[in-house]
Amino acid sequence: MNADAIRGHLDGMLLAVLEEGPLHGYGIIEALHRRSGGTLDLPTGTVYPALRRLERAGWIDGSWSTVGGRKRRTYTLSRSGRGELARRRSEWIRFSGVVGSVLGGAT
Amino acid sequence: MNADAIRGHLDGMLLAVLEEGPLHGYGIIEALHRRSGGTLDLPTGTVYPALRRLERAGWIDGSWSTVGGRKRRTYTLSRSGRGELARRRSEWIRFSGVVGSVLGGAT
DNA sequence: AGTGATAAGTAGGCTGTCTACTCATAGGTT
DNA sequence: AACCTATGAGTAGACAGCCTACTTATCACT
Repeated sequence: MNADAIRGHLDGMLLAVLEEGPLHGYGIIEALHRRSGGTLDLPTGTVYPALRRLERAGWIDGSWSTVGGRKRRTYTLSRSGRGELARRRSEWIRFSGVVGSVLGGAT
Repeated sequence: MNADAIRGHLDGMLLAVLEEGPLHGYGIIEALHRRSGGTLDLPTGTVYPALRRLERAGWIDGSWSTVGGRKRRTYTLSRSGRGELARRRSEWIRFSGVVGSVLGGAT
């Protein structure tokens, strides 16, 4: 999975994972790995800054906690985050339709 | 259509357009516009450097000609370009499947 | 002379993802 | 005791593709 390909599509995926419930960064990386059938194995250097970006945008809320002696930052999808997720989903439909039709063969 | 979303997926679309036959840069931009139902309206500053990149990679061959007093650079899909296009197509299937399944709801 | 379409290109900026690293705790092995 | 792995979060800097804004050129039409 190429880095350029993912670009611009990660945010939506992060929001989608958080739609199922609050989760911390490390858990989100694992969830992405699981949900993608093992294809997505994103480095922390990609995901953590992305989560901070989403937080700054107000789409997710983060809070610190300590579990098993380790500090976690758990993120929750905000109301505006839900709106953003819906927007990203419709954008994806549009985008994938366009690329599919131009590329041919694929959906 | 966001710039980040397109990133990494343009090359494949360019190769796909050239699969139908040789075409010059300006014509390729129009073909993309037409094939995408008017959605893709890529600036020359994006497409021309991309075509040069594909040419350097050996996936397309370019040659100058003059039509109606105007100079054109017409590109042809090379043999290795066909292979690359096939690779891009299967990558797209994979990628869109992963994003779709993570994003949920879509495709 | 001016405008718009056709045709190609370059320079520089922006930004998201990546690599490579630091810091920290817990548990298990040697 | 020393080491390794997993868990957990983060930063700095590099890379690269797409963008905006610009230049150059020809032709047709007003």
